[in-house]
Amino acid sequence: MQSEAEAEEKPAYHHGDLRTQLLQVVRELVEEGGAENFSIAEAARKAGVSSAAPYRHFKDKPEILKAVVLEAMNDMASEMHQAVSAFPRGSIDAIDALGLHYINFARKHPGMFRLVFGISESHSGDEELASQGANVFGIVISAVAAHLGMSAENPEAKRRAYLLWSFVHGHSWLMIDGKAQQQGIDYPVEELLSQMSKGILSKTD
Amino acid sequence: MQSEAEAEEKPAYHHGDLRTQLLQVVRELVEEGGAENFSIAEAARKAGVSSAAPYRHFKDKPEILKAVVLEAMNDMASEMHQAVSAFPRGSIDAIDALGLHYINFARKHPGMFRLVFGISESHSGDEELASQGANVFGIVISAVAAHLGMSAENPEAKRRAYLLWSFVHGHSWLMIDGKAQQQGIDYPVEELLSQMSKGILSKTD
DNA sequence: AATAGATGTAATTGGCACTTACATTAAAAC
DNA sequence: GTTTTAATGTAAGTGCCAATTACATCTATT
Repeated sequence: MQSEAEAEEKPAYHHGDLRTQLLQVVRELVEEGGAENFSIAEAARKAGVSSAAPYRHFKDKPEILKAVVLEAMNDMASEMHQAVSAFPRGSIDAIDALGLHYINFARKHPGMFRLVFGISESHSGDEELASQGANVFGIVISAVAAHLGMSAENPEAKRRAYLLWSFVHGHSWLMIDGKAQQQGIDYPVEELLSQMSKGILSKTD
Repeated sequence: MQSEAEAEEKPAYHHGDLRTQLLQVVRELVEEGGAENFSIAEAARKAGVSSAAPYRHFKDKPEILKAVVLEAMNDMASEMHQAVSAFPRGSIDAIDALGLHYINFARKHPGMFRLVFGISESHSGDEELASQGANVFGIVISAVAAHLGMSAENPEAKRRAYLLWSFVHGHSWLMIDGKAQQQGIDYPVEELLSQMSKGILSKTD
C-alpha cells in the first residue's frame, strides 16, 4: 500500500508543467556548461522524462534555446529598468548604472550571455527577438535622451546610446572570454564606464 | 597501365600533407557554417580521408579549432600591421585604420570571428592564444602611445587602447549578430570610429 | 461513461566524437 | 639493399545525441 504516502516519489505519467520546468532546467544547463554542450536529452533526464517528451513542447533545439533567450532578455530588461530607476532621471549615474548591470549580467551569467548574443546568427530575422532587444536598448536611449535634454526619438540620442552599448558590449565579451585578463587588464568597471559616458555624452561634441 | 597518367586521380594511401589541408578545409567549413555546425567527419570527407585520419594530427576537436584560431589571429596581426603602416606613425588615421580592419575582419569572416572570440571559454588559460592576442593588441597600444607621445609601456596608453578595443569589439559583435541592424543602426563605420577615437584620445582628459 | 486531444514512452534512424586493432608507407638503421 | 621503426592511414565499433514514428496514458469535454 504505497499509495499517497510519497507524493514526490511517484512521478505521474503526466508531468504537470513540463514546458516551464524544461526552460528552467535548460537555463541551468546553459549556465553551467555553455550552450554548445547542452543537450535536449540531458535536459529531459534532469526533468525526469523521456528524451522524446520535450518535442511535445518545442519543435527542435533552436526553438527551445530561443525560448530561453526570450526569458533571459526579459529578465535583463526588468533588471535594467530597476537599475535606472534608482537614480535621478537624466543623471549620468543612471546611465552608468545601466552599463554596470549589463556587464554584471555577462559576468554572472556568461553562458546565457553567450547564448543571447550568439544565437542570433541563425535568428537575426526573428521578430520577437528584435522586439525584446528594442525593449532593452530603448531603456538606454531613453536615459541618454533625458540626460541630453532631447526627445527619445532624436537620432542623436540613439546614436550616442549605441556608442555606449558597443563599448559596454565589447567590454563584456572581452571579460568573459578572458581576453581582458589575458592582456593584464583589470581596471575597475565603474571607472571605465564613467570615463566612457563622460566622453560620449559631453554636450560639446 | 594507368600508372603516372592521372597524378591527381589516384589518391595515395598517404595523403602528403593532411594536417595543412585539414586546417584549410576546417577554415572553409567554419566560415561557411559556423563553428557550431562544423564536424571533423565532414572535414575528413572533404579532404578525402577516413574520419579517423584527422586524429593522427590533432588530439580532438578543440585542438583542431585552436590551431585554426592561431592561424586566423596570425593573419589578423599581419593585416593590422599593414593597415597601420599605411599612415603616418602617431596619426589618428593610423588608429582608425586599425579599428576599421578589425571590424572588416569580423564582417568578412563572421564565422572565424565568432570562433576566435568564442573559443576562449575553454581556452582562456592558453599561453599561445594569449601571446598571439598580445601581438594584435600590442599594435593598438603602440599606435595609441605614438599618438599621445608616450612610451608604449605607459599604462595610460594601454588603458586608452583598451577603451578603443572594447568599442570596436562590441560594434563588431553587434554587426555580425544582426543586433545593430535589428535596431535600425547603420551609421558609417568611419564616422563612428573617428568620433570614438577623438573622444578617447583627446589629450585633455 | 465515452471520446478526443494533449502529453508521455519505447524504439528506431542517422550522424558525430573518439578509440582500438590493423594495414600501408616512408625514412632510418644496418 | 634489405630490415626495422615510426608515421600515417583505414575499418569497425562504442556511446551519445537529435529527431521521428507508433503506441500508451491521462484529462477534459461532452
